[in-house]
Amino acid sequence: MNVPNYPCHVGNVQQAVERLGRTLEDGGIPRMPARVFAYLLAEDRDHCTAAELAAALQVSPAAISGAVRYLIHNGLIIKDRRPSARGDLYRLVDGDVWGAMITARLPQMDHYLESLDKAVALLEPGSPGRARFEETRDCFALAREATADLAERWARHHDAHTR
Amino acid sequence: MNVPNYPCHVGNVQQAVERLGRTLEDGGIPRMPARVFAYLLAEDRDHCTAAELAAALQVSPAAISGAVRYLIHNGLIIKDRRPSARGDLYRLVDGDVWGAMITARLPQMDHYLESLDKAVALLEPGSPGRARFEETRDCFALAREATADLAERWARHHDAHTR
DNA sequence: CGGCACGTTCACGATGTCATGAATCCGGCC
DNA sequence: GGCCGGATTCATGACATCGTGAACGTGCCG
Repeated sequence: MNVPNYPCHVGNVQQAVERLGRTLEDGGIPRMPARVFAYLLAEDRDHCTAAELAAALQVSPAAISGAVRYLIHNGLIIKDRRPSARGDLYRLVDGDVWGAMITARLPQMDHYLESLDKAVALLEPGSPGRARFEETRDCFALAREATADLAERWARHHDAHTR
Repeated sequence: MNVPNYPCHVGNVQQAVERLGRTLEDGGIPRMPARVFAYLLAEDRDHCTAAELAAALQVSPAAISGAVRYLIHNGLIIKDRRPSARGDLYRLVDGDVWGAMITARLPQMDHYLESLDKAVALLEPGSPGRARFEETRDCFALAREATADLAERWARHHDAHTR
């Protein structure tokens, strides 16, 4: 039913991976890490070798190397260096991946808030410009709170669904 | 007290603008539009010409042209083409800029959700991979809700402060 | 009506990012 | 101990992005 030699029949999995990959890209994650992460999410087996990832995503092993370094550094995946095996295994971090991702945003937003506070302090008190900057800072502060709320809500949702 | 010929004494305003500019950049807004927007926020006068922006931000008029096109297209600023004057005026959009910005994210997140639903549908029902994708979609759904809540909370905050 | 200032557009050049391919390194295996 | 598959690193090249400079178009002034 499908031409037997091109990425249309290789599996719905690929399509799903590319979909999530593009979404994560829009969220700021570089292309290749996003694809690797999406693939690990979609793959039924809970661990993959670098070679499997390279084959599945149609890229060179070098690209995988860079991508997994990014993902490990950001605490999204884990390298299981099992003894007595040629290939290292990569798998998703245990527990609540998305919760960790949300929580990781909080200190970042704190940094933004700190920077905006300094920016406000640089402006003439009482001036319209300063008022607008204060408004901006307040908005970011509220956004931070919203993110904290999301983290809590997601934690509850996650607990409820993982029993 | 400061060397009289370099961007350290030109004014605290510049520093504040660059600070907010970098923050907005991290939020996904391209560099130049971010700087222009930050400057319009910080500037006490409520409108600027393109030439003024170019001078203040130390860039060519061409760069300003591209930046304002981006900002106008995204509904953040307005071009006041006043009759009988050499220069067009740019100013912030009326009312609640940040509220508009937050609200603008909602349809975008709806798009993501829609895409993730399709991705889930592509995966084998009952498989671990599909379960993880469903979890992902649920997380995005909660994030969307959190954004909607933020929009509402900010609207209240904004109303309260602008009387 | 001629000049002029302002804004816009286009092609060029610089910059940074990213995936590739080749060389290197590390570890099991015969 | 010597191969060999797998993974990592580095330098090259492609690609996209972005700001500049020069040319064009436009609308006020003198």
